Amino acid sequence: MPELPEVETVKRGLAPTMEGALLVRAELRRPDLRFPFPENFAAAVSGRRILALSRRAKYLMIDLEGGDVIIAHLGMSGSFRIEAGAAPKAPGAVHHPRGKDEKHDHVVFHLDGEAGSARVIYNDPRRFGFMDLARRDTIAEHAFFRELGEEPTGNALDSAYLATRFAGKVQPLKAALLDQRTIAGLGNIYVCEALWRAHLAPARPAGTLVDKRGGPRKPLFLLVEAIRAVIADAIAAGGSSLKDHIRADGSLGYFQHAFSVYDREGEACRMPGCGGTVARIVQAGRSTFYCPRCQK
DNA sequence: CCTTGAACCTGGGCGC
DNA sequence: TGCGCCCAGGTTCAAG
Repeated sequence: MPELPEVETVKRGLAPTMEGALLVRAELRRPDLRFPFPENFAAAVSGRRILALSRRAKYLMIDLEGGDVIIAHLGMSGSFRIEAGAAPKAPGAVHHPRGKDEKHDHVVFHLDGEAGSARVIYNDPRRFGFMDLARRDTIAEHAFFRELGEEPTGNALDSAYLATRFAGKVQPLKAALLDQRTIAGLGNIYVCEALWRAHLAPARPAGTLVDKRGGPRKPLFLLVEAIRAVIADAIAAGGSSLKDHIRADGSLGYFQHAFSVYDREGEACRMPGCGGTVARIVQAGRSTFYCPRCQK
């Protein structure tokens, strides 16, 4: 679930606790998530100081002293939480999961920081998330990052760039915007929301937003603005909290209350003066929510 | 190159 | 209460 705004929110929530702290020990409670952890993962990161947290697309990066970087992807149901103080159990005690939630605590980072000891716990019921190790100086060539497109924040994403990506494409806009090689970080929710804001139908071929010379047509300008705005609004709201996802401090993001179309099938379109009804269709195996009346 | 569909995994919600 | 089915924020792979 976590799309770009949720990962950004997680990063901001974890940074005050993690940056500058000593990562005393990484505790792996199982050998894999979606993929096996690297062989040397726990040993390589334990005893290292944490320099900084950052984000690229939907990936969280934890830079360590010495040049190693932990790369974490939250998949569909991953979340981090912080617990203050040392681990409550005696060293060597067998772990006995109590609640159904605790049994999905797969990774525990034991920290020693300025504010004392703390644990940062990664929980992921569906285990679609994954972690890897990379070197900072070659991270751009890492398979996760090599083909990623532009971030939808800042100025790199503009209509000229999208025009080059969309030119000649018959692929539906929905699929084109989900392609991480074009825009890095958009997911199902924010693509639906951005298309609604731009009054564009999700099934419309991406190439129809490009003119004969390969330049952006007017709707493409609107789409760029819509993407930037929805991402900025969602980050400002602390992301969306659906089902599994919560912020690192345990509080809930509240952007889901601002959804205009996502998960609103059968409800009234919120576009002023539209009067349409939100519909749900399936594209490439995933739900798309949109208003057939005002999205063309 | 394109597209769709299945796979990965668990849990929540709903109809019966 | 329970069973079976569908659905879920993502990514990757195989197949047509």
